[in-house]
Amino acid sequence: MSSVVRFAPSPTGFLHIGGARTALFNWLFAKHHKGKFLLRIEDTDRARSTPESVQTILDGMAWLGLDWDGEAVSQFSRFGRHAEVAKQMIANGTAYYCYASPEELEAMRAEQKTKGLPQRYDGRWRDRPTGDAPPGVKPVIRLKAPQSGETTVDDKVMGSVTVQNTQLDDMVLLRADGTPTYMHAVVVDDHDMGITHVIRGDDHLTNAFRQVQIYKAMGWDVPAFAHLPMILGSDGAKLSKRHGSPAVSDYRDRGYLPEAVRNYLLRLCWAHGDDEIISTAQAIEWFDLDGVGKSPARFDFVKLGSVNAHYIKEADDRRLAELAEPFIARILGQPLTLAQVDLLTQAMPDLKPRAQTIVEIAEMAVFYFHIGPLPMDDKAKKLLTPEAKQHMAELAGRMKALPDFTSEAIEALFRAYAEEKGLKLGNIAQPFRAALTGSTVSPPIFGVAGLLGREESLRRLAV
RNA sequence: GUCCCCUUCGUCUAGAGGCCUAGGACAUUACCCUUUCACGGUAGUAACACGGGUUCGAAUCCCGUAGGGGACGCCA
Repeated sequence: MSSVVRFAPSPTGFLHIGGARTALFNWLFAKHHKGKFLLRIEDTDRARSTPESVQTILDGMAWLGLDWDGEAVSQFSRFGRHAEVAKQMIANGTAYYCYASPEELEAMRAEQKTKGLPQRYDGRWRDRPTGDAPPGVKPVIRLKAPQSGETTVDDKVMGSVTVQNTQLDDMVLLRADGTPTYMHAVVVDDHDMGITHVIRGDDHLTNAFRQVQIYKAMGWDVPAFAHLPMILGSDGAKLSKRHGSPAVSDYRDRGYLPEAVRNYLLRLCWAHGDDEIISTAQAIEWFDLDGVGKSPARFDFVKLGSVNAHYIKEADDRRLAELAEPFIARILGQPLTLAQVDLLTQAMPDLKPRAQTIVEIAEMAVFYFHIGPLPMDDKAKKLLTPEAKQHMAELAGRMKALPDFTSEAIEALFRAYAEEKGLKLGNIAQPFRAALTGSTVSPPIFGVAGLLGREESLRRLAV
């Protein structure tokens, strides 16, 4: 039997980084087993689901390179089918109508809470004849859950997990307005879509018990479950803006590469021996559920940064230049010309070993593109002493005479000059750097000068 | 409150009863390389939550305790 998995986000906001990890694992699992990876949008909550959210999620998946098979399914569009199944359950005696009002149930829960009792539906309509139905009240349909025995979920990650059926109540399957609840819709859809492995977040583990009961009530095969541990913030609490952003789009905006995010996410709760840098092809070959750990992981921006730095070093220079361009444009207040992007591309080999993110590349590279006077930081200003300026002036004269203005030629010139004057190379290279870049920190300065060209270099030196 | 799950360096993790003097990566410290900053290289600091068992032998199996997380909606 070939594997069919799915990712089922609810479109009530952005694509959460934890959701992205779930999607990644499903995707990898499908690729590894040569199965199918389906996408289902859980939009049965009409009040909170928005088309914008759907688009955001799709965009996030596309950015991460996670493609799915077939069309994305809208869960809401299948509500007729959900109702049909609920009616079948009424017919086969595994579900019943409940006429209790929300207020009534609220009061029931409040009372249970004050008495310190578990908060569960008490089954007040479970065995009442339909004739008792109060007129004019639209009922919900509830599962007639087994009241004795136990329910077991054989989880591929957590192992065999059992709960006493007395702990579970008769949950709502179909709301009074005829729409399905999440619990019900998930089971019906997963069954109809032929899902063989339900791989999702740990927060659904206890839901799995109730879902198993629905499968059994309908006499359907129960899929394999795999509940992935949560991703926590750096403080060990729920992931939030403070401790590692929850929104996938933020990672793009902060200059992370999708392959880096994928690699980092893969290594959260999953390992293959000592391997850290794992290509997607390799991940597909290696990934399986038995490598998934059981304990939750904290999100660590520092490590993500180092993984990102690795992928930046490997990335194509042109691609990096194009990714950095919008960030530079924002700083400069205008887009780069094609020639400037070319220059950026040429500068990239010296830029990329120095950056952890595209944003850092951009910040480091703006100095190449300043047309007017170069903004200069205080440390750089201090380097340009009168003495240093005198050296720069003399060096400028010699550079003017250079037959070829290449970085090698410039460096040779500087070295010869330093030796001639009994100076250390740093004594003249640092002021040169300050004049050309406005900073004491930059890529190798002779390369910078070569790229800037003779005219621009001398212009900056003259100021 | 009830139920469920989890617990190895600061962080992510390797570890399937002897291969563990607990390994790797990130971070951190020192040194080397060096025109700055990085990259790279070398070395170092650093962990089996606690308490009981089982066993010749336990990070690994069992039981408790503590801590953390999750679920308990006509949300998903």
